[in-house]
Amino acid sequence: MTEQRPRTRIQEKNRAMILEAALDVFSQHGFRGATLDQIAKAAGLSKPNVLYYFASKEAIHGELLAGLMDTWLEPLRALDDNGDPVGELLDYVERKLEMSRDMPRESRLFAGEVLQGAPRFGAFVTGPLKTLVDEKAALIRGWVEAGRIARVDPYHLIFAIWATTQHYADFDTQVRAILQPEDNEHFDDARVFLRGMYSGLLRPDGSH
Amino acid sequence: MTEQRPRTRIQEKNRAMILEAALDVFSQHGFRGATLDQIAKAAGLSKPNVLYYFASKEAIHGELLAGLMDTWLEPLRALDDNGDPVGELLDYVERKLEMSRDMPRESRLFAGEVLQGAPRFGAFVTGPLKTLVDEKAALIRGWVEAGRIARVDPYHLIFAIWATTQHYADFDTQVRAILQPEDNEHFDDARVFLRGMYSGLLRPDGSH
DNA sequence: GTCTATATAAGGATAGAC
DNA sequence: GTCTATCCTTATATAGAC
Repeated sequence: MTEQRPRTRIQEKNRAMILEAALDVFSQHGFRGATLDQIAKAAGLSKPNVLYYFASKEAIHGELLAGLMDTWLEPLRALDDNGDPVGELLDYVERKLEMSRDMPRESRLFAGEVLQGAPRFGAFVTGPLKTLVDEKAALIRGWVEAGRIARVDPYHLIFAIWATTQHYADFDTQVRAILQPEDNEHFDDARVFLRGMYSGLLRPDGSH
Repeated sequence: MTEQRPRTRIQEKNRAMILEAALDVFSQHGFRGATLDQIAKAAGLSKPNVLYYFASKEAIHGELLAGLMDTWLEPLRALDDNGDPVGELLDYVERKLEMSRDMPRESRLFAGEVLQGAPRFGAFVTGPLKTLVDEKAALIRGWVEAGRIARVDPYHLIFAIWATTQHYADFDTQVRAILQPEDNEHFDDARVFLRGMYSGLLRPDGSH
């Protein structure tokens, strides 16, 4: 449980600074690889002072994950039954790719957790995430059966979208080593590539 | 440098047991998260005995990575200029998917390294891996220009293939939480899905 | 609220008996 | 070659002064 005791502005500011620093450190080194020294230094505080705001290293990590869950589910949640199916799914791809560009640390934080078997947020994966995926897979299946998109397996489609978009955040080091982009212009190429791939895949039979 | 002094059969057997155990532990917990105690226990040896065979924790990890590099590059290396382009690329997808099914620990070991910025094998990524990717991207570009496959960006195609196939190993926990497969039958569905997606993507214009 | 100093534990590595 | 015992560093967390 997060403490609900009221906090002053300076408290909130310090907590936010610690969480920001912790996102940096945890996403780069993983939970075990991160140290409180690194987090404290990145936050510009002493180690005991960090522990004045959070009960433990585990507590910082947990609060980070908890705070990001909604953000993480939001693009899939936005998939709308009333929109144009192909357009909705292409928008989803685009939104996920933007998140890889704009929130790569968050992506790597989640990726590291899942990679290790989700020891600290298995409940999120088997709970809210699975529930939402099941719901949206049913929606996609409905589009398939109505002939509004091509015949694809909804679950593997969702996995493919996750994989191809998150790849640019999670494997950023590798992508940059190979493409050697200035700034982030490779995200534009990725966008074009993925739009082409998924629009071809999803286009219902005979519509081209 | 690896010692080149000759080793007895029992030495080779113990080294192999340690590496096998270390692959288990490193792939699940990452370099920092893994402990020599865990590796020793999994190998059925005492901790000092493990260090009799390997100079350090780092040495075990390094030898694991080094020993897997060739295996990891092999499928892409097999992409053959003389074969049918679409068939060659679909075979590559299939081979990579099989590796995710049959060597998930190896996939997660590499994924964990890249996720953390490849601190211990950046040289592999910027060296042999990049060289091979550049070479095969040129090959694919040739196929595009000859009109033998559809117009796609070779690099982003390779990234997409990596992402969509390795996802089933690296995010195994998440995939299983959502699909709840008996055994590994979801790999068959993934195979069908990915074959469909990539054959549609790669088919040259007007060939269907 | 913030710091210095420190308690305590975990983990990598070594010494030395067998 | 293999083990027990131990060294020593690192890292989480706490005590207590200010």
